[in-house]
Amino acid sequence: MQRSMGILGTRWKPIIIYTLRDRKARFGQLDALIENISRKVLTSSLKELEEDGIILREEFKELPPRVEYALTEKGKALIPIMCQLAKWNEEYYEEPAPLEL
Amino acid sequence: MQRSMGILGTRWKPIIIYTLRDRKARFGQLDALIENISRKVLTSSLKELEEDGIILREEFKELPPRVEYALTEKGKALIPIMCQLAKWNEEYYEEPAPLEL
DNA sequence: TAAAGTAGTTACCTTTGCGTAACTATCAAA
DNA sequence: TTTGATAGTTACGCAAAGGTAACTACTTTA
Repeated sequence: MQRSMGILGTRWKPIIIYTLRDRKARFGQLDALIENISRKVLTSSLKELEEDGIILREEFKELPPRVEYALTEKGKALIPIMCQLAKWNEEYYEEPAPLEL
Repeated sequence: MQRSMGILGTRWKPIIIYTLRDRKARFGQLDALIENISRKVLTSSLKELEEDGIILREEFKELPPRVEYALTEKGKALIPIMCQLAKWNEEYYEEPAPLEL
C-alpha cells in the first residue's frame, strides 16, 4: 500500500488517470478536460506517470507537433478503481452547510 | 473526482483507512501498525478524516486514557477500493533495476 | 512579416505535507 | 517521589506539490 501511494498519492495523478480511462488524449486536451490544473503540474505529473509505467507518451513528428497520452496495461488496471472512487464521492458527498450570518 | 482527491489525495490517508479495514485501532496501535508515519502526521490526518466523515473517534474516560478510531459507513465504503489498490501494486510492482557499477 | 497553433519550459513564489525531537497532562503503581 | 503508560501537542524546518505568468521552438497560413 505504501508503494501504491508513492505512485498515486497526490491530488492530480488519479484525476489524470481517470480522464484517460476511455480515450487517449493530447496534452492540450488534458489541459482543457481537467479543470484548474496548471500546465506545469500536468507536465510533471505526466512525466512521472510515464516513469512509473502507468501511461505511454506517443510523439508524432508532424507539424504542428502532436503528442498523445494513453494508459498502459498497468494503468488500465486502475480504471475500475478510479471509477469506484468517483462513484463513492457521488454517493456520499454532502453540500457543506451554508454559513450562518 | 476532484472532490474525492481533495479528501484522499495524500500519501498517508489511504494507508490509514486501509489499516482500519478490519479492526478498530487506538492511536498508539496505528502508530505502530503503520511503518514510518510520524505521530504528527497521524494526528492531523486522523483529525481531517474525522472532519470529512470517514472515521469516528471514540474517547474512553479511563486511566490511562484510551481512544479508538473506526471507519464510518462512508469510510467502510472505501475498503474494497483500498484493497484493490493494494492488490494492484502486488500484481504490477517490479523491483527497481539494481544499479550497474 | 506577422499571427496562429501545438507542446511544452522556465523563473519565481506560496502552501502543504511531512519529519524530528522535546514537551504536556493525567493518574496509578513502585 | 519518580517511573510508566496513553494520547497527544508544539516548535522548527525541509522538501515536495502546486500556482502564475512569460517565454521558446517550429512551421503553416494570412
